[in-house]
This record gives sequence, C-alpha cells and structure tokens, in this order.
Amino acid sequence: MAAPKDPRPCSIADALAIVGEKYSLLVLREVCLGNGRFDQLVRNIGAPRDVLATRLRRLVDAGVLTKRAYSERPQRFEYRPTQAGLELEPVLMTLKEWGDRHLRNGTDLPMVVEHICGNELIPVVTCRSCGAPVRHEDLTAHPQAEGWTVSGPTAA
Amino acid sequence: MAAPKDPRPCSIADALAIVGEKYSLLVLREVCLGNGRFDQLVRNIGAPRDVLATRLRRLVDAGVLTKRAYSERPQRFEYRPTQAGLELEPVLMTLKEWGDRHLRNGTDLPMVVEHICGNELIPVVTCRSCGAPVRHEDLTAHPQAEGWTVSGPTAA
DNA sequence: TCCGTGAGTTGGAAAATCAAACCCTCCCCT
DNA sequence: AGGGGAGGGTTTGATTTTCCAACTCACGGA
Repeated sequence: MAAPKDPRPCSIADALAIVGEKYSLLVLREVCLGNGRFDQLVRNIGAPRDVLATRLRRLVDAGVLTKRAYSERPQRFEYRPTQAGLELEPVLMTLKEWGDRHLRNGTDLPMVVEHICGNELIPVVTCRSCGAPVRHEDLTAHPQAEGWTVSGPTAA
Repeated sequence: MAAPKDPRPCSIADALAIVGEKYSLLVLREVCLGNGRFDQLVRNIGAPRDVLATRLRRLVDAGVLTKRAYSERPQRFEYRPTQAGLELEPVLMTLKEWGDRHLRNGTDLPMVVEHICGNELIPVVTCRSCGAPVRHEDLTAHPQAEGWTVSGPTAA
C-alpha cells in the first residue's frame, strides 16, 4: 500500500527533478541560443555564479548539456545542449508562447523566434496521431499504477 | 545601458517566475487531473503542507488557479485551473513526453493520457504557420531589445 | 463526549540562495 | 619583468527557503 509520503509516480515530476530547479531552464534557453560560456550565462540569466556552477554540473550529469573546451591554453569551456537538451526546446517554446500571451498580451515581445518557413514561430502542441491541437477537454488520464486515481471528468 | 545584473528580458523567465517554483507545476498537474483539494495535493505531490499553501496562494494570485468552496458548513475548498491554467497543460504534456522518452525509454509509463481521437496522446510541438514539428535547426531567435545577442547559428 | 476529516498555521532545525570577494591560469602590453 | 585584463570558477558569511512534525479550528458522526 501507498506509504505515507510517496508522491504519484510521474514523468513530469521526473523531468522537473532534472530541469525544474531555479535557473535550469534559463540555462537551457541560453545554451540553445548559443550562449554557452560561463560569463555569458551569468550575465544573461542573472544567477549567482555558485548556483550556476551547481546547475551546470547537474545538467551535464543528467545528459542535458555537455561541457567542451573551445580553447586549450588558455583552457576555456563552453556548454552545449545534447540531443536530449535540444529536445527540451519545444518545452521552452511552449512556455514562451504562454508567457507572451498571458503575461504580455502578445504585444511588446522581448524576443521573436522565426521558423524556417519564414513566419514567426507560434508553437502549437498537437496530438501526433490526429494532428489536432491539444485541449484539456479532449484528454483522459489513465494512471498505470495502483492506488492512483484522477477525479472524474472535468466538470464546469 | 545594461547595468550589471539585469538579466535578459524573456517570457520564459516571466512564466517561470509564476510556475517555476518547486511543486508549482505538479500542483497544476493534479488540479488538471481534477484533484484540487488540499489533502489530495499533499498526498499526490508529496510536498510539505506549508509550502503547498504558499504555492497555492501564489498561483491563485497569478490567475492560474481559482479557489472555490465545494461545501459551506463545513467549509471545504477546492482549487481549479483557470483558462490560463488550462493553457499550461500543453507545457505539462510536452514535459511528460520528454520525461517518458528520455527518463524511461518510453516504456513502463506511470501514466498514459488518451486523446479524444482514441489514441494515446503523444504531443508534438508544431509551427502554427506551417504545421511542421519544431526542431532546433529550424529556429532563429531575434531579440527585440538592444544589447541582447545570440551567438551565431548552431554549429555542429 | 470523543474521534476523524479537511484545510490549513506555527516553530525550529536543515538546506539552498545570494552577493561579494577571492583565486588561478593564461594572454597581451609595455 | 611587471601590470592588467578575461575566463571560469570557488569560498565565505549572511539571508531565505525548505522541511517536518505538531498544532489549531470548525465541523460532523457514533
């Protein structure tokens, strides 16, 4: 039986255990932008240097980033996203879109991302099977482990 | 000019200021699942009660959740997502998909979400204009404020 | 009256964050 | 040969957060 204090098993929680600490996703943002050097990260993110050092170690350990020298003598390093890291970029873009819309009314955006198709990227999360945009009302959750439930369908 | 210690203006950072604290996105997960009562949240998330209370206040203030009584006498409350909250669900689903794939090899998933189309939901982030899946190589960032740069195109 | 449930609040110890200063290695300039 | 950066961190000490357990308060039921 579920002992007191064991949370729902969940990939969202697992993912957040990797990239959910303060600044981690901002590190990923900068690294995806190509700004992977320590001092760039400090400046662009505004994080304390020691915290940043900790986050970078963790993200490298987790396989989201790699650390590579872009110069021996003097040794200088740069962090880059791994494949797994790059595949988090859609999460960032989706979060950006939410922020653009809900926190800035979609105007005065501090950053615009252009898609290769020539238009501004406005990400839409869709169902791979049917291609429709994902809406809450269209989803049904099925926990696979026993003891974990979801409360009935979304009432009004 | 950019004073020392002002970070890049960015909707991702702004969004994370709302939902980026520890447990906040897990609260949203549970609330989207319909488990919006305080004790359910404590149990399913595994967060300390006081921290949870703080998070809930913040999320309500930010307009992501609402608190409503589902019973007067005895007073009992339930948290529900607002429209803005519901629109964060795609972020959660995208994060879940990343976790499923990178942290569990896509097997033994603790939770499966079914789309109304009848298939398992596997979210894909696409470009609204052209419909293509978002890939890092297809993106170009354009900061709109002066002083902020991105370092050249993604090298190999 | 006593017990249990829901929804928190309180108190104190443990851990994480922050800012500033420091360190080390190298390069360049004179 | 000396001085001054730059880059990439680490150290130190004060401030905040977290964490956990215990406590509260308002009911409702046996």
